[in-house]
Amino acid sequence: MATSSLKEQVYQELARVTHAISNSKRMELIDVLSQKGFSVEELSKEIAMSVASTSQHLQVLKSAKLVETERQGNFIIYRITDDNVLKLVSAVRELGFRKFAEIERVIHDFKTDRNILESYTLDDLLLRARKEKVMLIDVRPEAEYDAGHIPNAVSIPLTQLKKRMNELPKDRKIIAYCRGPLCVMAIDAVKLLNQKKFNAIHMEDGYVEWKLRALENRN
Amino acid sequence: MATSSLKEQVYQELARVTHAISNSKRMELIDVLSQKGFSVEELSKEIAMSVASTSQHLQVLKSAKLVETERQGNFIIYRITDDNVLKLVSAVRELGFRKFAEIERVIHDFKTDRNILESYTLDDLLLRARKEKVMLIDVRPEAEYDAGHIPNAVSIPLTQLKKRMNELPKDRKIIAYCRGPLCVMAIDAVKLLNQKKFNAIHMEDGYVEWKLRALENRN
DNA sequence: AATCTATTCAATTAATATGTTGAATAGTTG
DNA sequence: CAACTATTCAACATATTAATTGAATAGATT
Repeated sequence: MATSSLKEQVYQELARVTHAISNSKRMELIDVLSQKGFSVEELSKEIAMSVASTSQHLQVLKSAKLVETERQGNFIIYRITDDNVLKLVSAVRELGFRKFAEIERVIHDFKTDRNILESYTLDDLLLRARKEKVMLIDVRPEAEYDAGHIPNAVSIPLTQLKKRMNELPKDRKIIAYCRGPLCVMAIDAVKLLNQKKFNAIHMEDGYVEWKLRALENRN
Repeated sequence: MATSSLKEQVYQELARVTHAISNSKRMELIDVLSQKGFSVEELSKEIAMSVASTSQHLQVLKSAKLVETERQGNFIIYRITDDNVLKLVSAVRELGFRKFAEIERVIHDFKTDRNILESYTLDDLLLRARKEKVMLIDVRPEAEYDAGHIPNAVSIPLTQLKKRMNELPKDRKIIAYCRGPLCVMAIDAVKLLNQKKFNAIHMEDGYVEWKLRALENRN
């Protein structure tokens, strides 16, 4: 049988996909790109790495067809190719979180470090939010909010939070969200707000989780 | 902010999961193990690699907690840890198949090489099979059938097919399935059957796909 | 057409992965 | 408890990967 050759070829192609996300920096790139398209320079800042190295990582992702490019003026904008990439990353995360006590511990340590005692999930938001009359704020950078956000959320980027606290109610619960479970902007926002006696709580799930949920319901 | 350190740690943990399946041989191992538990020696035969190397790959998978072990007499049996691993591999496959013309081409070449013109999917089976009164045969090794199979399927391992052709009807459509889209046993079976003037067709999806479908419906 | 600039390529070094052999180990069986 | 055997470990050679720096390129702007 010449079956082994077929198998080998197919498995090698599949391994190319997983190899592309088998590196922590590339994983981070995919996660950032899950929000919206970015230029190489922006991405290099986001993942704290030189532009040249970032570009190389992006080439790997591109050759695995996980991201694609489009030129916009002087910049080349990288984007996730399609929503199946989000599903893949979500599957990895689910497995990683479930399996690795280390991850939970690391996140837990980070939270207790900031006096974060409880947090919402997307389910909490969808089930309880209407009754309780909460205020939902999106603390990601404005450009990411513009690229897509959870309905009824108000954009208050973390960087502007201190100046814009007067826009927020003291008598209602404030729920802050950001990119997703690995993003700490919402945690930082809640810490800041609670110091000023707001009733704030952060939501673990972010825009990507909401988007995936919406995709599921469409089917 | 000490956020980068959290991110780095978390992404490194997640990358450990994907790194484990970023190698074609390990991908193959996971695929084989999706059927049932196997000993190291059996696996080494299945993926055509030395026992020592196979063991090393299995260590990588184990440290990523994608597989787990259990001793049975003299043998150590490796198993998939849980169904989320199947979901992950399924997500990878979906992405790989959709994105890579190479994979489709390779499989197509293989099929035309064997005069496979059409094939069933799991949906076809579930929708049409009842009306048409087909016979469903499982051509995987008997041990894998015993570990779990699609309801109403009859076990006729590929290796026994020639001898047991008398058990099969000439007046009904015969649908053959095996491990899944990357497995060619069903294709080989259909080729053999059609040479002997049976009305046989192969199903691309296999036991794993059926199992995943069943899991979805349970939720 | 010349300049400017974001991005990519090339060359390098250090680190890590792969697959092979053959020896060591641990657990079972007689 | 001795012998057996499946599995793992250790050591090696080879190959691949990661990150840096500095140069090259390609495309847009003036």
